Amino acid sequence: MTQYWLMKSEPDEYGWADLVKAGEGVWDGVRNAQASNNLKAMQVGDLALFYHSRTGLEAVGVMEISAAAFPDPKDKTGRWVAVKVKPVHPLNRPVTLKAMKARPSLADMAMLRQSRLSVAQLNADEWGEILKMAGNGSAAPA
DNA sequence: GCCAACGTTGGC
DNA sequence: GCCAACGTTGGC
Repeated sequence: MTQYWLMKSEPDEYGWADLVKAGEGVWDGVRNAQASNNLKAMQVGDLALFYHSRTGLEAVGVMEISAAAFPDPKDKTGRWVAVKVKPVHPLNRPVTLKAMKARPSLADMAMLRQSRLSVAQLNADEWGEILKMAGNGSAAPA
């Protein structure tokens, strides 16, 4: 079963464009227990939204988990994990935080309930709704 | 084991 | 740039 995720990064640090350019990226630097648990639950083939935090405040692209959790190479304590991701396709229209908040059907989204959660899970309905808002509905593959 | 102090994140 | 929310640390 494919799981759906939303992953935040500050575009000044590491943005969608950086990932596209690289072709594959290591999603490291997560230092939050809840977010880390989400990383550990990811499986190859799961899909995730790339969300720009701080500057942008919008989901901009879809990526795929290309490697399951492994120890974060930058973490000396050995406590934290990273995953690998590959870009799948950009969103036709970025979906802003504001737009997500305005949707009653998205009110229960984990990341809306807890804004500081940098890696959050989405259910299939939420995923479908956001992709629809982006103009990347199920009928319109990349 | 509790809780105050501190650091970090992210929306505004 | 500021501040609220949240997590973590460290003294007791």
